Amino acid sequence: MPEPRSRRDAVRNREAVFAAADALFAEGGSPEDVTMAGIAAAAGVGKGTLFRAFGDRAGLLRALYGARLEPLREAVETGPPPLGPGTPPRERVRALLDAALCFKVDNRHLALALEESGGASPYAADHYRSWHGLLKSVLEQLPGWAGSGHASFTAHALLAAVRADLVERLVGEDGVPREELRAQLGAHVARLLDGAADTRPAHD
Amino acid sequence: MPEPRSRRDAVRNREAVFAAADALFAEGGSPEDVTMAGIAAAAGVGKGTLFRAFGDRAGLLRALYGARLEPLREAVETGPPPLGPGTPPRERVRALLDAALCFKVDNRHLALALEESGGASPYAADHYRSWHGLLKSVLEQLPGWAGSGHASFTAHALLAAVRADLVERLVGEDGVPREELRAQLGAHVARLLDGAADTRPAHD
DNA sequence: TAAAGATACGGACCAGTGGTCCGCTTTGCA
DNA sequence: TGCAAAGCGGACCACTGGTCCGTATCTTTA
Repeated sequence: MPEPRSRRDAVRNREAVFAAADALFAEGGSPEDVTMAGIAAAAGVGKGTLFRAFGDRAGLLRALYGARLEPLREAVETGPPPLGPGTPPRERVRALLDAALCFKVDNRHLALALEESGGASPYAADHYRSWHGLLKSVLEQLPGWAGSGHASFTAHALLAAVRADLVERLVGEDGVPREELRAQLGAHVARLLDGAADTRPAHD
Repeated sequence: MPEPRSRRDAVRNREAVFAAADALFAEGGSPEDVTMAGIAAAAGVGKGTLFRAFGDRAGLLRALYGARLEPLREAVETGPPPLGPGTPPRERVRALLDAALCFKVDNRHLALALEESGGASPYAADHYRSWHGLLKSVLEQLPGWAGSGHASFTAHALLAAVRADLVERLVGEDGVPREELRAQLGAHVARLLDGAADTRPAHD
């Protein structure tokens, strides 16, 4: 079944909506100040179009987030070390969390909006499931972790440390510099994985 | 200045509102199904009364949460070990987190509602500040942690591991038993603090 | 190129929320 | 018992996410 190509105006509008929403989120205000009507207006589009294209607010946010996340996802799935598959597990865990942190820092407002969107906890989202699954499986490759039954919870706990609202609090409000935060997280991971307090920040 | 005692009907209503809201949250549904009008109706009270007494939704939630948290707060501040002040730091950190976890499990819906309430991130709330401050100061009593500059971030990361929505996901959706979760958290803390994977659950 | 059928548009509209307001009741004090 | 003042409560408001359907646009076919 050849999936029917979208009409040209449809893709144009979809693009416009993405750009507008992205701009509105990036421009700083609180996530709930970015309203559906506002996005529609900024994109020069009717509200109906928004809802037909994305279903609901959460759908729009997911789509945007997914698009932003795409490069990182690819780097993780089929890229070179330290993010890609061919990396020793200890190093990869650290790289993954560092990447997640950087992403959250750079897309704080969007991530924040997504996490507090629509009732369903962020833990139900596909992207969370996949990050957690990956992190868990990498943790299980560490010596002594394989059958311990702790990998899953540890993965949750590590991801919790880079939650968007915590990041926003630390970076946005407390003014912790990005590199400082990366160093802290790196040390945290190191301490957790092998008890040694290696405080070097993860490399780029 | 003798603070003017509230009128009798005022305190009666305040009490009724507390009880009603508490019941509605406890009875299970999603936090946003518990509406201000609903609480007012359940308490046999007008909406205006709610807003005058608590300011806004967030205020009501904070008040309820505070009341629920009171016994635990007291146990932590002036109680006997392992929660109270006279406890060795390693043990106390574990006890604090265990207590926080249990509290969140028992009051999931209320905690969830509070955390996602009203725009302001949960990290702005007083009770979060105080828990974080305490945890941080206890961490700093551990050998090697005093001037490391890692205590604050570690405290944030540990508290993130007992976030209400994570707890809700694990206990409420994935069906992880309470004791299992406590054991996981205990192991997590132990691993973080001294690298040893001590998997015994914290005692009551 | 013209006409028709399908697809998408978009703004008026709806339901439900948090929050406000003000005439009326209750309370506490003299 | 009288009388301020404090408190009450439901009608009301602003605003949100979400729906609907007549209309404009696009694509295809002759």
